[in-house]
Amino acid sequence: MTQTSAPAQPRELPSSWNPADVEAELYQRWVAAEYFTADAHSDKPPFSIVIPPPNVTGSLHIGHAFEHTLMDVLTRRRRMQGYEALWLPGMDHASIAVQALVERQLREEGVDHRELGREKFLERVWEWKEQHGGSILSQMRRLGDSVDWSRERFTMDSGLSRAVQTIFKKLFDDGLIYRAERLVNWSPTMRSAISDIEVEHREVEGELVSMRYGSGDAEIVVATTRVETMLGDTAIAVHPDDERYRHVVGTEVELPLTGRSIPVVADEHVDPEFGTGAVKVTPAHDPNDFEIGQRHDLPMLTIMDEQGRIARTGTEFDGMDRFEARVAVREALRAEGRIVAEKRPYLHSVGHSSRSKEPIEPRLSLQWFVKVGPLAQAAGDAVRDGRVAVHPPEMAKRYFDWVDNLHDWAISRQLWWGHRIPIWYGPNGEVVCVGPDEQPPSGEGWYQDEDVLDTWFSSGLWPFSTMGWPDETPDLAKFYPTSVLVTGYDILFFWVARMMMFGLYAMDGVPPFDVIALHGMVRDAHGKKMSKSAGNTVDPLEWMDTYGTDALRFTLARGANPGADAPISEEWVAGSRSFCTKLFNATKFALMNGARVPSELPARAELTDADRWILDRTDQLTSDVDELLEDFQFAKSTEALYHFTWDEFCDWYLELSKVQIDAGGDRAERTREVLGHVLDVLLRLLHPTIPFVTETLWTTLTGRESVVIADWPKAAGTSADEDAARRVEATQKLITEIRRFRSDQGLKPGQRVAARLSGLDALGLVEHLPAVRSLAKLNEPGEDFTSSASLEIGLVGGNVEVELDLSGAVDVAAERKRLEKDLAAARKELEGTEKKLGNPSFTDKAPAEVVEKIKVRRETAQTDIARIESRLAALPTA
RNA sequence: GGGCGCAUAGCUCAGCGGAAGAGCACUUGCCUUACAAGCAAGGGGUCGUUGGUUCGAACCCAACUGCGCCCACCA
Repeated sequence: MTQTSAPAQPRELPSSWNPADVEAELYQRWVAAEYFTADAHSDKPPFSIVIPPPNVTGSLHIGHAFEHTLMDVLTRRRRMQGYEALWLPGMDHASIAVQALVERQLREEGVDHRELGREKFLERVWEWKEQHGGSILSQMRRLGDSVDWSRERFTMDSGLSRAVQTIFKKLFDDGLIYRAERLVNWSPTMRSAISDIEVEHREVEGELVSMRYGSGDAEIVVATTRVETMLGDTAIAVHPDDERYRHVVGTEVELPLTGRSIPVVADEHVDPEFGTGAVKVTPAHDPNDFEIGQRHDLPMLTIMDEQGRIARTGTEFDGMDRFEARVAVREALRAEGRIVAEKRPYLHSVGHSSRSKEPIEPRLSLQWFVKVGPLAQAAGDAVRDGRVAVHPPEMAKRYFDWVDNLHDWAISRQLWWGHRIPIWYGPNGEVVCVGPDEQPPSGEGWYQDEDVLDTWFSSGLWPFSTMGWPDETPDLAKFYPTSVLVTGYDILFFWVARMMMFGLYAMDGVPPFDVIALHGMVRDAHGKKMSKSAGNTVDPLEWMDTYGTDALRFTLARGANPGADAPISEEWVAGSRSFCTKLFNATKFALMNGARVPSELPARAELTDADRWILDRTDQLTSDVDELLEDFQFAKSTEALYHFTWDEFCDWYLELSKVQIDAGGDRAERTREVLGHVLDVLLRLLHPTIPFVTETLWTTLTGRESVVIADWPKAAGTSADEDAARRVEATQKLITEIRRFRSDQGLKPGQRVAARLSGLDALGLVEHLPAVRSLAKLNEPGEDFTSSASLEIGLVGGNVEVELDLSGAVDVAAERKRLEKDLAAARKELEGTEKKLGNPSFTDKAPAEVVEKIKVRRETAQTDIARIESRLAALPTA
């Protein structure tokens, strides 16, 4: 048990913390040491996390940094806990956004990509991918996230396209994929169909034009916001019960400008209250009209080409852009005297493409669909019956609302970049779905479908395709279903629901994750959405350069309340850097004073109150952090670590330890061990959040290889020494009160004052006298001590009197002010407690322990008042 | 049009039935031998409004007001 008396060797730390100096080197060291590499044959428990395909269309987005930080906190902790942690990294190459970007690039070069041809175009995309995909990955690695990038998978040329083919074939064979002529959301600039969720509805100022169809008796007024679509009208619809129109149902009216006649039909869909109660029907260009058209077997006239130009109407408008035609048709109708009313501006909601931002045009076309009914049912049930937990649980409702009301999913896209639809058409109308290991039919007249699949079709396979599915790989056996999906609530519909549907379908009913942990969006300092147009976006790389990666990670983790948005600002990142610096300096101090990590903690009997208190607090912190992280409460666990480190460890224990170390001998040795132990635990707890600074400090403190592979701390679970805690808290209050008095009296913080303290005995605080003297800058009373001021501090169980030799006049006014403030507070407290206790229904009905607590508070208030009043009375009058 | 969420200190947010909290910002004094990216002390809130439930409400309920967000095929 005897410790060597030789002073511990101070180990080397840089003189100050400069993250930029060490981050890259540390990260390379971790990768080289293969700390992040999962070994699928080990017998450690699996922990797998689904990492979203990064958006390669830009640089590292703050949202990605956020998500990666949270995932990495979870993963690093699990790894320290002895799990075999696996991330599923990869790049999804089937992105509409990439196609759009390259198209734009080509346009800027004056090249129409359609003329370039498919092959050349794809070459350009690959080129682009290689440049930008690589740069975003290297940017992501700067976050220090513990991803095994050697498992990175690409979708276009490796396992994933087999996966896509496999699932497509399976769905096709099960009759869950069908081809149909339907009205789809069409993007004229992209010349492609887009899915419902890629449509954003926005209020716009349009026009509502009422016009007269027919002539004479058969005259009907209809209204529209899209006049040009009248060229494609094939009917007028009225409500079957509408008396006004009963006589015209079944007749035909003349459609202006076209020379065609169209029937009047009766349909329940029409709202007789709206407008004139008559509706023009354009089945090929409006979803409602499409349904009316189907019900009444109306012709479906497509009057626009794929770029949104009027076409094949045989009118003068052919070739005009849809917006141009809107005006031209309106004016032509006006010339015929058919415009009866115009409302402008007319505010209404119009669907816009979320990618290309222009108004979408409903367009009739032949597309492939997934019949989502049974898939969505299963996806909903998996959450409903608890096999998959949504966190926070409130968010589950949002998921159900969507999954339970899903339309069939249009999956074909008229783009070149993406997974081709594995369908071949034969010369005699054959339609063949080709599976992954099958040869596509060849020969005269056979050709593959030109379309590619929706991005989310392949992304939906992520949780298992990245593990090698459809092959039966060891990864799949071990890591599926994944432990947790960490993602934003904004992507619940796009991605999460798709992964659920496909996971359940492809993996024999086993859902793809155990937990869906949802986070919010990163907002700016005022809670506003970040957007390029608002100009409030931030560059995480810039912040990492200025403040360090740890500072960014800490800030992001600290803002992450489950499911809630996380505001972030540069100031807060600066604050996090301060925290890292503080931690660095605290460790530097400890090392300078010979802190070391003991193989075993000293016996409790050999420890001071302060030692026991900080050890108990450390234990409590450990279990708090554990509990919070299990619950994805990143903000709270980070906050707990912050306050422990700064307010308890640095502000109190380090200061108290100085006194103990000054005492020398065994006391000093024990203190060094406690310091070492607490720091060891604290650095390990902080490591998942701030890996770089903790690695630097921990390896220096312990001399061991890396905190990445250190054990996650376990709470000892021994009951805390409450008496020690009480005495430490009393000491803290004593010191704070003396400091307050000194501050009010205008004493310089560094000025030492002779003082005599009495009353410590009765409270068992004698042991703490040196600490009080040190922290409150009080000297021993000398022989010439004259008490010129005194204060009495009320503590639990008694008072302590402090007499000070100020060798000068006391600022009576300041002291009076201070005491009066305290008195007012105590009186208010007394009033409140007496009021409560005077209420019989309170004393009768409230729980006994609550009543007891109030009684104690009343007594404390009473003694405080008495004490302060006598103090005030004793003050010399001014 | 439907649904959901939020209103607490100047700002951003915790707290969600028994003494109003944090960070930043603010005031004052300090370059005290780990740290000025710091230390010490301090000021600041009828917890959106109005009712209700309760011995007790920031917290539960209702209505209202003001903001967000998501979904939606009303010409």
